Amino acid sequence: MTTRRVTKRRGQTRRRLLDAAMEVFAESGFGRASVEEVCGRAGYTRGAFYSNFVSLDELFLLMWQERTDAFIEAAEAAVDAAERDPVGSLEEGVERLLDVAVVDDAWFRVQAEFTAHALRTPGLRDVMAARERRISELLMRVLDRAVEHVGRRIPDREAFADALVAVHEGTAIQCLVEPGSRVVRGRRRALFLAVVHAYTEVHEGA
Amino acid sequence: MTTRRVTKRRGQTRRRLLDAAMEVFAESGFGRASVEEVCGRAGYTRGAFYSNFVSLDELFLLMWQERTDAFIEAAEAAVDAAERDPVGSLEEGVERLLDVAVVDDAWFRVQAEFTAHALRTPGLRDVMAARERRISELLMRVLDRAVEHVGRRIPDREAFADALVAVHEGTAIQCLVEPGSRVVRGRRRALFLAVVHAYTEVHEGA
DNA sequence: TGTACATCAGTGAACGCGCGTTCACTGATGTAC
DNA sequence: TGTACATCAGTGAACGCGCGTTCACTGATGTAC
Repeated sequence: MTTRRVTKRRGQTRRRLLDAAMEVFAESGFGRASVEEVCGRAGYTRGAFYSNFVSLDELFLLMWQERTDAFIEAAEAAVDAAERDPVGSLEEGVERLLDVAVVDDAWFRVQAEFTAHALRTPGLRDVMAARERRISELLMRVLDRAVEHVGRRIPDREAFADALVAVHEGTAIQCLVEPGSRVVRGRRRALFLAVVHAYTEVHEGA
Repeated sequence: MTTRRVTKRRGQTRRRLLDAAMEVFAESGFGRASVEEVCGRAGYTRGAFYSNFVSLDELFLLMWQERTDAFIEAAEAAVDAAERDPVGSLEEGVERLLDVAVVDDAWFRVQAEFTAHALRTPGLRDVMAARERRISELLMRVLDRAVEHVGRRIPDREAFADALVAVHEGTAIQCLVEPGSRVVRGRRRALFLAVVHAYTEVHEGA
């Protein structure tokens, strides 16, 4: 077996196609997106696409994976930062959580469609579940220590992590349906805080 | 202006096309659905579609509206039923809420796509916002009375209603990503209960 | 209740476009000397 | 550092299919007498 030579150009092409795809998916939706449009946007002919990917489905999954990985890395960086600078109160902890879990319009739409797509494609459902698990684990790791600093503890870490993810996703929709509404964003914050209170308790002997 | 005659047959045709569309959207996704497939499924030729609707977009919106209305009507019926048979505890109240806000796989997928679609289509965003408001109002109406029976009151009804909607949507995803998981469904219930506790307080002098 | 007529509702063929997919070809890139 | 060669990577034309959209036509439905 001979190993294939791969040029620098190839990496650029893939990069541009992936970025263009993100734009197109966000604007037209995954289902309505065409190979043609993605290539046009990226400045290539359709042949370039088929030289790099086998289908739009594959590209969609790769793009999603990439963005998901980037998000989790950013979150991990935030965790490390928090390590050096512990939170002083639950309120502050929630504030930091909100800074990481930013509600991005375009990405939310793509996510929503990917979720729908994944739920009807057996293999992809597991991919999604794996992502949920990674986020859950990341949260559990950080929450314990963050909460300890303010003299509380978490009886059920997994339940807490799941609850935070659910609250994030549920309130994100509301923020996007009524964009720019301070009230809605304030409620998002309040719900996070309520959940943090509900899933933690005062640490005896701390 | 002469009023157009409308036959009974027409109603049936629209009904079948709308139902078939729901199936097709759930299976293939809105973006991937074609007029051809919807008509085939319903047992008509494509001409029948254009005789009844101007575009798939219009059909999608109509279908969504119809289902949304049906859901709200069912919820209102549940409210009336609760009126005659008040809840005995918060736990029971949550149980009833869960019975109404059932997590339906196919419908969830369609919803997710409609949301994504609506978020990028200015006119539709308002349609969605209006729906959220109707659900919110419905909730506020019932919650007050339900909670009063168990000796509690709601300081901020709107915030409470919004929180419940968010929790419903956020946990629904989790239930679908890990279908059949008792643990996940249990956590959904627990989160609802936690939120009910957090957003209500003991009614002084009740 | 039956019949004749007007209008409605869906049929099915036809047209054409957009686009997915392929592939021989050419210019770009990397390697070896 | 330069050159020759091999292989890679993207081009652009070609093919054909699926399907959106239209429309003349026919059978279904409702109405009036």
